[in-house]
Amino acid sequence: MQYPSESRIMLAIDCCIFGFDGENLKILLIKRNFEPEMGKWSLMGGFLKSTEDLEDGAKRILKDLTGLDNIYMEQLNSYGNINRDPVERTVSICFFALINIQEHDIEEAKSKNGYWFDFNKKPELIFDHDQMVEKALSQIRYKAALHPIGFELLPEKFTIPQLQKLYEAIYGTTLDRRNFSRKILSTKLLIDTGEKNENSSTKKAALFKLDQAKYESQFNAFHYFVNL
Amino acid sequence: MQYPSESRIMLAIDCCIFGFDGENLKILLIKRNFEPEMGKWSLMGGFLKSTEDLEDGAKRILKDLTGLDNIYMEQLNSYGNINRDPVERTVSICFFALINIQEHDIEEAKSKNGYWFDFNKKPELIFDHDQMVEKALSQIRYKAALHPIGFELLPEKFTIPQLQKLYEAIYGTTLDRRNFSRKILSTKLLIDTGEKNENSSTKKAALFKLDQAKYESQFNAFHYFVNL
DNA sequence: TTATAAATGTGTTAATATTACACAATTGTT
DNA sequence: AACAATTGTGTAATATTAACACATTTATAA
Repeated sequence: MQYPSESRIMLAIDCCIFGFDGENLKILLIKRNFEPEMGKWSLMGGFLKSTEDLEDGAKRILKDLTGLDNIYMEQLNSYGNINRDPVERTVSICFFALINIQEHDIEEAKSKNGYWFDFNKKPELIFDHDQMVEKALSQIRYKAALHPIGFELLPEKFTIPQLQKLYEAIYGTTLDRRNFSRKILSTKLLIDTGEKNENSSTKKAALFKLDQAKYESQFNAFHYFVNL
Repeated sequence: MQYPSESRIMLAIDCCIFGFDGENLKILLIKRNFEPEMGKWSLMGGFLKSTEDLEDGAKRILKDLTGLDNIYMEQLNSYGNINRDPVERTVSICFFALINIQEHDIEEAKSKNGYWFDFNKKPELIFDHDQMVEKALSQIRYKAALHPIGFELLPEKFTIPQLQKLYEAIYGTTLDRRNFSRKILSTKLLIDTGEKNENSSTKKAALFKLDQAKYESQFNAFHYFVNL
């Protein structure tokens, strides 16, 4: 038994991949070496296979294009305007992913014309990918204000000033150092490793790591890291 | 030109439709009169046509099944587990809609076996529709705490106690009358119509309406109607 | 070796928001 | 006219946020 064939449609998966280099929010883009829109920049993407679940498809595409797995990933939204893809009617399900640049090489992505852009200096993208990126940023802003997703963008051990710079990059603003520190520590999600950040030419900041158990059990609690 | 045909897939649209009867949160379900799963309850749904955008498809399906248009509607999430539909691999894009029960008849839906259930007394649904409903409720809770979407479930003119009952139904909790009133009024989103709610056997509450202009301009601002 | 600049860590106070509660007013019913 | 139910508004205690100051650490330059 099958449904009437009125509506079988190409299903794409696109993925907004974010990183953080310590100063700026970064986004991983790929220069297309195939038609249509060859030579232009786009998000990482591919087609969903008929044998895989959505999340598996998204993971496969991320793995194929960047070599990475075990990455924070979340479904964002679907895009299906009739003419969004000039080749053929295609609906795209967009995901966003957060990766820790310092500890993950993306050789694989680079070999495929992948490149990290400063978020604020990214080129214009194909199709409706700019719309996807805008939505992804707004979702990250929304979520990072209330839930501890920011840590996904940092190395395993990080300092509070590094965390603050990340939040400042996400929200394009500056935060008060003292109030930020107090707020973050009050969540009790951080464990002081006792180590210091040696890459500093002034006072070396304390290195913290996530309390993994608390992180997982409280992920859906509300922390108000930043007031919206 | 076309893409290789590896992945053309049936695309369904399902819609969680919420209402409020003054006491309980309601959800509109439909008893299937076709296979598969004939006789069981499901969300309102249909297949996306190749000639329509996603949002247009969702609106069309809502209109076809309930006779309603101009309804608050938002894309929720997509579901694509391989075996979610026993007939054939189908990906469903789920929307949720909020409708004002008192002022909108759903004759059309009733004629198609549609029925309003108390949210807390709904039957088990087909496929992964229970998962969709759970996600929809959590999205409504999330959003209604921060943005003025609750008003979509109320008649044009409503009292503050009515609004409070709605919030209490959404969150399954009770709120302090005095604090709630103060918080709502502090948003300046409500205009006192000068009229009173005549359907009351005690003190008649003041009827308010939304300040439409402020509502639209501040929709994406944060109001913290309820603390999460 | 000492002074300096840059960055980190912590404390304090004022302003604001939230919570918890009490009393007066309205209206149909007894 | 008394009563019960519900609405409208005020106020004090508590908690949170925002604004700001000073002491400490460390590489570098004097």
